[in-house]
Amino acid sequence: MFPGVDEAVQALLHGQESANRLKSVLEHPRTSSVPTEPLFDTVLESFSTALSFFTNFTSCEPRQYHDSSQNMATLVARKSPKKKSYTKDGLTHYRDDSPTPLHHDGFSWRKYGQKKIKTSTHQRCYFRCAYAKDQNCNATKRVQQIQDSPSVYRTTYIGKHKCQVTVFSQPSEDITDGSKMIQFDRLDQLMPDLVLPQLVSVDHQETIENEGTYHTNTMNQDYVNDELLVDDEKFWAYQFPPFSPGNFMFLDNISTFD
DNA sequence: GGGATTTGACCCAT
DNA sequence: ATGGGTCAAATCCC
Repeated sequence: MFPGVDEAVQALLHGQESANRLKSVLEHPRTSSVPTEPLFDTVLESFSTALSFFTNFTSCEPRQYHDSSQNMATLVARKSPKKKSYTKDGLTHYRDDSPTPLHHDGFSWRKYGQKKIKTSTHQRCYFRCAYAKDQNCNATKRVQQIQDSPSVYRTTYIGKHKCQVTVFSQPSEDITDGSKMIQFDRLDQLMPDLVLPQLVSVDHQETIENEGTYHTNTMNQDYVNDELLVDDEKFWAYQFPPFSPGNFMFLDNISTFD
């Protein structure tokens, strides 16, 4: 065992509890008034918390959640680290660190370059939306391995998808109580303005590249310039919902994406 | 044969 | 001058 195993187990148990509550809510959507979004967030945060204990131990990095006496419910309910940022040209940025490259993030990408980066021993790969030319979609992403053993791949999403919806079969019975059921691997088609990385990461970060002085720590989520970050919980809750391709989720009001 | 990937060259910002 | 990002010809693969 390792230091923090109790906290990791507690986080997983908390996540399991939230997942069970979420299951109940989804099984009785008509009778339950409990919002699903906080439950999704709690489940995700629980995984992130648990993973942080594992990764912090294996990498001998300073502990991300060093206060082991902190109430876990408070811990998982803390403010999400996922935030939106802007580059100088106004494009949105989102950075995601994952133990594996995010190849299947719900979008179709075309690799257009690969380059050795001075500050890294690994090459950086450049991708753009597969529909960049067809539909003038300017979304791009970069993938680079930033750490060995355990391997960590950093995926940076830049810009927003403009690619248009093709076909999404939606039987009328899927619409209940004003909600719409959407399939996540078609979410980009319903809401082309979104960027949807797969949330399997051990850490989520963002960049403030137009400030030049931003400082982040991969494992510690150490935000020196935190006050510079745009805080938009609602935006990120919708921009990066907890999903995997093929899963479904109810959205109370899809028009809020506009 | 057509689409996807690779890779050296080129462009541009610093 | 240098490094990062993109282009586009060459190559690969189905």
